[in-house]
Amino acid sequence: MATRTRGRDQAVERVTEVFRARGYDGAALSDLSEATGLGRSSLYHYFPGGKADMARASLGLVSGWIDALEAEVLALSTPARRLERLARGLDEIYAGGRTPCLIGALSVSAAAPFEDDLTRVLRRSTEVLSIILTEAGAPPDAARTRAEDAIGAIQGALILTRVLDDPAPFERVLAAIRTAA
Amino acid sequence: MATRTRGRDQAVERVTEVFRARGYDGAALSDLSEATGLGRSSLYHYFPGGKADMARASLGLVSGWIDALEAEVLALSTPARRLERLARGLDEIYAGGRTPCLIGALSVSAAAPFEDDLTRVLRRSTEVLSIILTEAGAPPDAARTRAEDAIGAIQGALILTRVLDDPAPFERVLAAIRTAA
DNA sequence: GTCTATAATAGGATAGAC
DNA sequence: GTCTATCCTATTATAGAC
Repeated sequence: MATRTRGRDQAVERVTEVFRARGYDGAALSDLSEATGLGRSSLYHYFPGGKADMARASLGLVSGWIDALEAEVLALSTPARRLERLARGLDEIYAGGRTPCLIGALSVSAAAPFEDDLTRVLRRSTEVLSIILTEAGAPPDAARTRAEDAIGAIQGALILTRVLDDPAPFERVLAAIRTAA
Repeated sequence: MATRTRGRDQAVERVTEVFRARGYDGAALSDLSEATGLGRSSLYHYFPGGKADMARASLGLVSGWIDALEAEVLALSTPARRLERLARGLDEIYAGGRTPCLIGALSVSAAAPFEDDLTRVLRRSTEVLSIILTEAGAPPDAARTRAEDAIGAIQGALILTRVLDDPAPFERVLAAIRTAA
């Protein structure tokens, strides 16, 4: 993550979309090439380690989203505003439940040379949510498990919403977060 | 699903394990061949439609597990016994959270020629759980959403437990089911 | 950085003998 | 039902010119 050309950043965004929609094994290099508009050579120029590097870069991008959302939420003053901002941020990230989560998508994989990064991003997600819940008034000793449960609820709701083609499960989770004070 | 040799049933069991662990795109024919001890020809003898047929057969097997668990649960007399049996059945199916769910694994896929079966099994799961929760005393109009939320909680907890390598999230969901009266 | 070309392998699937 | 052999395509990845 040293060099950061605008070209690479855009490529990471597109690549992330593909991984979210198709998973790691389901994302062929031809898909990634088409989604980015880059030929194989350019792809390997940006990501010398190939697909595994692309997955790691995607996880880095998502990790940045999490940090950004944390900052935006904690910049607000009241628990109600913070939880509302959190729910809205999640709604945007997951497009109303229609777009899968990168973590969930990458967790289903045969090889997974990016496993450490995956674990790190999920752990960071629970930490961030734990902080937000604590700031919103949750008892500190329960905040961690409540954060994990909330992340789990989101992951599960995304599966239900996707497979059942029904936004309701995801919307219920967001509603629960809004009233989690 | 007309002919049912013991050989085929065993093959379906092994194939299901592979799909649960690696997903659809991550399950190569060589994996499926190795797991079953069957050569490619035998695999295509049992599953003329290839991998897609194997996935459909796996969904059929899991659908049978759900029906069996429903019958066992409803055969008991008190809500407490039923919920306890349900939790224990889920604990067995998911091996304490260490074994992924077929539905979740197959929901991450590029193509998915088995999508209708996948939707059907998930819908059936929520119906069965809805019936159990209703029988356990849940208000009928809320049983459906509570069943969906519980299925979602299981799916999400399985992801957390797997990626974090920590059984706690899954165990908390089972504990919540035991006290869901 | 991007192109064309190509390597090298693994993928799913089939044919025909037994 | 199972075996060996094989086909064809898609796959990831690399080389070298521009």
